[in-house]
Amino acid sequence: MKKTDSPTMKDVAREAGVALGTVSKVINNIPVGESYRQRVEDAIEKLGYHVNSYARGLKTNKTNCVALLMPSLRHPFFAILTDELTACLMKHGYRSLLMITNYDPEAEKKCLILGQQNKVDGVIALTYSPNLDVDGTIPLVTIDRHFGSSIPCVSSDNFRGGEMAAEKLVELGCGKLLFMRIGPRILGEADKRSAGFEAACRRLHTDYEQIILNDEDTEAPFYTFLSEHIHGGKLDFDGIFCNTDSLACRVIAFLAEHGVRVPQDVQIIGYDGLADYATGRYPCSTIVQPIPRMAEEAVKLLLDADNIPNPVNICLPVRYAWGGTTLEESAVQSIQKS
Amino acid sequence: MKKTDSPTMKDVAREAGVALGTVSKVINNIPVGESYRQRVEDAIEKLGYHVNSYARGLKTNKTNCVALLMPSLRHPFFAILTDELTACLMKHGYRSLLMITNYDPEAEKKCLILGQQNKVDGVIALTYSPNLDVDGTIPLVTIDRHFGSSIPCVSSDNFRGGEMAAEKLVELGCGKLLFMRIGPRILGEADKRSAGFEAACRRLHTDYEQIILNDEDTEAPFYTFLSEHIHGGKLDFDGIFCNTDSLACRVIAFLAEHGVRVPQDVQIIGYDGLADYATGRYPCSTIVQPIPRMAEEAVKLLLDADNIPNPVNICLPVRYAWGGTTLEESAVQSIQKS
DNA sequence: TTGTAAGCGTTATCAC
DNA sequence: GTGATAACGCTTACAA
Repeated sequence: MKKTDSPTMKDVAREAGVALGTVSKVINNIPVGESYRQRVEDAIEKLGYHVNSYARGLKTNKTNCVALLMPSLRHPFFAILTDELTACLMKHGYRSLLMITNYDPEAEKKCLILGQQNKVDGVIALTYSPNLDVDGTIPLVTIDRHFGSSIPCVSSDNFRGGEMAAEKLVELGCGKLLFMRIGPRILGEADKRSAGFEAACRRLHTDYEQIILNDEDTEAPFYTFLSEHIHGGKLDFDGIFCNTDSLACRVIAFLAEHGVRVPQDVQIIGYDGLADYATGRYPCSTIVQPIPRMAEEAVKLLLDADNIPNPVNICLPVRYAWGGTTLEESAVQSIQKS
Repeated sequence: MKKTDSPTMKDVAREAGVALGTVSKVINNIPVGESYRQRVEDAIEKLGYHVNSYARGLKTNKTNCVALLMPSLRHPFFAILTDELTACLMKHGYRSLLMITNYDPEAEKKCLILGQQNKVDGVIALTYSPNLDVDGTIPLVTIDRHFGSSIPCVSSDNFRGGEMAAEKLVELGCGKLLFMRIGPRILGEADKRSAGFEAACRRLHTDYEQIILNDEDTEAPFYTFLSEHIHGGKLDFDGIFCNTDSLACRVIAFLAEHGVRVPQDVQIIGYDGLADYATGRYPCSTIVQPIPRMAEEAVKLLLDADNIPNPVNICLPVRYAWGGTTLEESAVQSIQKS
């Protein structure tokens, strides 16, 4: 992997017949005599010169590089978030150093150190460490994980999302609800979905149950639970809220195999709002996270850190979207038609 | 976005009461007196020191950083490929600079320049430029796009994949095949899918048609074509090969809406082999690309560039996988059962 | 084996 | 407005 070494500012200066400082000024858009500027630009063109951002970074202590800590890109939520973050950073003149941690707290720590070595200007992290020890030496913004008041966090309005799901199910005629959750053991912002759901159920005087699992568990208990609540092809619940679309899909598949019809027998709402890449359709009725805005706010928070008085928690509004697993008016019609 | 500046080697040297060079040696694992090593390590620990890879890169002309040029992360193929590439690079001690080009040749050029400025040690690119002008100053490996003999390219065995699809359909009893393709106007490795499909059809004396569109077109002509070939709920073709799973999914949805049953009336095979993130199932019967191996080979090719005599095209074996849209024995049984 | 000093490609501070 | 020159933090001869 050899690199033929590229021309330096010195080469450009020699080629243009000017001093080093002049070249630097041209590059940094600092006023300089027009004839000089022209000569320098010609020389740059001729030699195919590019600034060495390492040398520059060394001098300026600014790298225009932000580390992105993601658990994985196999899940479309992370992939799309990373896509948006990178686009956003690029727009602001920053590049993304991508670090995949595979949900491993050790790897997260290592990546954070790598970021520090690399003198990134900041870190945007979606982590699974209970207590990522950030020494405060580098600006950090987290997503969906609140690390205490000193670190800003961006998330969708999970509480409201949970409320919306419950409200919607009740509005569509459900009277006996179920909340299903599987996720990391450590509690993140996403766990407010459950709290919001509960709050709404209480407020609406609606019966509900919750079944909660951790990532280390298998999902088997879910299916045992569901089986025990199916009697003669009828489920004891008429509305289910799953904490992710992904879980909702699996639950739907399970119910289909057991003769329970969705949405006729039971209506289901998920959370995430990730459209299928092929068809562009939501895999289920869902609470949609505003991923582009989340990316935007995270970047803004990171780059403006100096101007923001107190670290903030930014909680972005979600919306409900129909995805075929609930009985909206329009859906009812099309089902009746067929 | 302020960074309290971090300790330097000089600080460590002072703290440990040794010379600068000694600290450097400890860090680079160059033999040094045990007592010195200990003192230095203690000082590093105490100060929370990290090497500044910018300073190091400036000196060594090596950054341990590779640029990844991707069109997008919204498509799971790119997302998973990026995931694998990053993991692979990390394992070799390299970090990934992620650049998203949005399929825009201009952006691709700009990103390549950014990569050069950033003095990355190499670039792995999946591009849509007809002629990315790489000045050869930086090692480049492409994926799915062959830029001439001087640039190594990694791809799945698209030709063989096309053959396999045709062979499989014929083996499963199809006699009138259709190949559907939509993709970038410029021809890449992926277009060998069509050639392989044709070759196999000819060899097997099987009737086939092809319908080819470019990304700039809408897919409307596909559906017009299909409509014209549906007579009384029967399609004129009994086997379809789509150049991506994504297209296959849309075709399947269209056929379903028009009363053509898959796989009973027509069997369909796609290409990519991307399992659904929620259920882990293939969205259709498919030719599976070996994404992990593609990543691995691309990284190896890039890092070993010096030791590889001639730039090579690496063509990795694909495999067929059943995904519910073809009539395998086992599938036939389960359909008859129901 | 340890310490010293030059230099990597920039930027920034000065005299000019 | 222009051109030397000293840093930035590190590696690496080379001298001690």
